[in-house]
Amino acid sequence: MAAGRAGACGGVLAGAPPVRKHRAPMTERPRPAIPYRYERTATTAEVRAAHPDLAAGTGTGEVVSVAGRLVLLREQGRIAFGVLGDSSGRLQLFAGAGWTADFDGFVQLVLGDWIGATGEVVATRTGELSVKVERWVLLAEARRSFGDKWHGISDPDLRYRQRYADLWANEGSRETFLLRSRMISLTRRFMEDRGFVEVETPVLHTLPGGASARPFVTHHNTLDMDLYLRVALELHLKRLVVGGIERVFEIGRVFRNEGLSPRHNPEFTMLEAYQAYADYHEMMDLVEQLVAHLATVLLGTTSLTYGGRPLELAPPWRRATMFELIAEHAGAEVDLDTPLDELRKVAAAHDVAVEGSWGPGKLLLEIYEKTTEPALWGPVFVMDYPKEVSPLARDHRSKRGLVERFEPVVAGRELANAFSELNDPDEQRRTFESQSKARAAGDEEAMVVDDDYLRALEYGLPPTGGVGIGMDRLAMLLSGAEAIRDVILFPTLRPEQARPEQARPEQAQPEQAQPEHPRAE
RNA sequence: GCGCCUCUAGCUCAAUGGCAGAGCAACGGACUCUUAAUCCGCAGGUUCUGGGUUCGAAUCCCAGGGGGCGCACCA
Repeated sequence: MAAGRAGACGGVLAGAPPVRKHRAPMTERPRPAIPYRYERTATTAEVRAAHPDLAAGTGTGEVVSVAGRLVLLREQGRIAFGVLGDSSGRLQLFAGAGWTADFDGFVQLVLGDWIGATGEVVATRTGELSVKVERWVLLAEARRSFGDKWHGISDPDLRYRQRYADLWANEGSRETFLLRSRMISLTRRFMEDRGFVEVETPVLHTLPGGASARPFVTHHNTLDMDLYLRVALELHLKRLVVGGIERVFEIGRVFRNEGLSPRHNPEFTMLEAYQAYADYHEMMDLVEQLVAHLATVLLGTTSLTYGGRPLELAPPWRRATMFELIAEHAGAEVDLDTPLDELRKVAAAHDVAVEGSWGPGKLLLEIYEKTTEPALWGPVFVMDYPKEVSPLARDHRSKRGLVERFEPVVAGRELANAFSELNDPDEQRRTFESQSKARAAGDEEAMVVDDDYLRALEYGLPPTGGVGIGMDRLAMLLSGAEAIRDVILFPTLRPEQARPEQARPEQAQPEQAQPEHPRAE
């Protein structure tokens, strides 16, 4: 199957553009040395802010040094107009043979080159704010092209694999990731302002736990034991509540060995938070306040449009039980007292593939997921799940067979999962053992008995509310992204394959090797 | 994993069984106020790979690879 791939090792990646020919080899232009630092005195945005209304054809007497990438270059004989892009924006560079040192070198610059330029801030005759370049220095050559200056880069594969090119060429991409960064930062501040302490717990687990998911397995050589990449943060954080950290949170990467989709990446970022003395009602308050706060600060409004549909994030969000919502959307009044035969009929009527081992709780969850969840837009808190499918949540205080658990559905997707936490070690042992049986019966996502966690519970976990929020999905929501890969800088992809016949440039003939490693020595 | 779609120059895209092209970028040149500057010139290809059908394949068929979407699983 992998025919012809055996010899592929390192070197040229398939599809990678060839390195650009060295410019102007005929001119014998001396290659300027690249400095080790550059003294920038202003960003392009600062220059704009300082001179909002400069009249056409006038100068300011103010000399600045700006730095960034050359975005456009319009040569016009003895003068030239460049456009410099930096992380704050763009600004025109006005160069001329009469006042710009090494003007010939300036017009030989290539789009994408990094340069620093020094000169007076002026407005050209047509009124464009510019730096009238007196001196400039090359800071890095762009040996590869960024592509079409108008269309940018649209090939998704190229955007994900070469994110740096996407970030440079596509402004929307840059904005999305800046928004994500601010979102994470604001989330930290929001939690800290409410007395939550941020911690970091292990990524390598000796037992997988905290969520129903297949883990990645890795191996520690010295200990000669398998370790699991965490599928959740939950069990360690609740241990910390046992230890007296009454409000604790972690924003961390978790790993699930499952399928990829526009909404699933094998590694993703969760916020998990645990609050002693709180129940799941208070966690609902926390979730809706956090999301509304982020929308307000980042977007200036809680009234969003996502995928063309309106979405109002202002609290309070609707709170409804799973059974109420099933009744609304499947037209069937069902609960745990409904006879099993009746539930199977409802399931069959909605094309739910039923397995014989399922109890009523699992049946109800499947019916919900098939009939109701896809129809929800939200935001809505879906409350009170069957205990059968919730091994870490505490029994409902008044409804037998249910637990105090909710999932907020926002823009048609589950955004989080939260409980009044199960804190009875005996009960926890029973649910672990039930999970363990399911696992032995072949359910690879079922949990195992975690004796260390049970020991922690035996020291006493106070009443605690806990929540886990999928931060990637939250970033999608706030940025309007339809695919999780648009909010993850380097999403998981199959490895790019080298072309065997070009795969070993370091061993190849010099005239082939040199363009690939022009500076290798 | 299964199904559907897709892959052509560095980038964005044409060519629907009959000579592989355009714009931008790059390269050479002209131009002293441009705004995706304009103009002239030059170059650029394993049409993802391998087979097959055909007088002739980017195009049709088979297999493989990458990507996208859907299903399944999950958040």
